[in-house]
Amino acid sequence: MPELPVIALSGPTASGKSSVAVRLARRLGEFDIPAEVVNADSMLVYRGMDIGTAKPTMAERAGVPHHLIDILDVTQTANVAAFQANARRCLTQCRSRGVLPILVGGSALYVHAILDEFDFPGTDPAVRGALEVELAQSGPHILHARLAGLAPAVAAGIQPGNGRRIVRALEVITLTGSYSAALPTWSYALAGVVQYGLELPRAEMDRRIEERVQHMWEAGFVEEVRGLVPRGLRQGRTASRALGYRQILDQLEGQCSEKEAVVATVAGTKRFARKQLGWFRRDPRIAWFQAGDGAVESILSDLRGRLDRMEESR
RNA sequence: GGCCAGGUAGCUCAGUUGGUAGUAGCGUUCGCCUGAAAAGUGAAAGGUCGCCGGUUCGAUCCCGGCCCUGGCCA
Repeated sequence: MPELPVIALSGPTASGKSSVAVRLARRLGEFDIPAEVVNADSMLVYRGMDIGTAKPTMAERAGVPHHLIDILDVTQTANVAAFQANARRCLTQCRSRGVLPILVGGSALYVHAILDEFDFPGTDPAVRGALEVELAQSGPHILHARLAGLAPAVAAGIQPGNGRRIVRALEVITLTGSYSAALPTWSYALAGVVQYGLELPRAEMDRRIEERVQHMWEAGFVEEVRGLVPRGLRQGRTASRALGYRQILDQLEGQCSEKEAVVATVAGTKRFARKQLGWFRRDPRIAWFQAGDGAVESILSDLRGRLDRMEESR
């Protein structure tokens, strides 16, 4: 059986990834290449977080199976290592069933970890917990100084104010004796990966974000969050930090007005989109296409060219 | 129309007892990122200090006039 490729579709939030992915899958189906969507988004994994994550509805999925959506409760902490394993398993299973997987997501670290050689040293809740207590009590600089004593080169590569990275580095050193502060280079861990990206002008991107956030509120975003509070949203370490959810939780606590929550969500989402872009643009393997109605056909024709070349070289 | 307060970075504001201003917050741009990543974190750029005149070696700061904004009074 010829090996099926894995398509990875990236792009900033509100670039229309989900919609392009579904339409691409359906077009591939017309060529007798069954395709399914595999989520690589850190927030679509949460059950009940629908409006604020712009999770594609059943209607929008249009019969195309979607994987790794709604797999966690809001109280559960998401993490890259587990997601990496999950997603790789899912991709493998799709291909062994003769299905072409389309990995869609805006969480750049997740995509990178899934596609590339990327190993995560282990973790230990006790070690981690103790370090986090210390961070909260003493601040990052004290811990950074200790790190500098243990591993000067590692400390030099981490900013003294970055408590999160310092804690993780100390944890890994405690567990394994060493730590590498540099991200791995681009090197696929899987065969047949083809990466596409959706881009659009900044002004257009900002406009779409404003519109989208407005629609979320009109669709009952506040009610969704209110309903998730009794299910433990506030206790969820990752889920409670999601864009919009965090701001609405503040609003429900009386820390800001509804209008301020909207404004903060728009601002946060714009910042997020810029960070995503920065990350994806650095990946030289992504073929970029203009977001919009033409994207599906452009990607499709590019993909057919690649598949033909794969056939010939076989 | 009178009185008061204000006009300083894209926005919100510090400040300068007269020597061309702030490690400011947010925004923007660029960067870092290994078990929270929609998270965390660093750097840079950016100002004819409302306009016109006066005093002064020198004015964003003092004086006069004007324009604009907000409030109070008529």
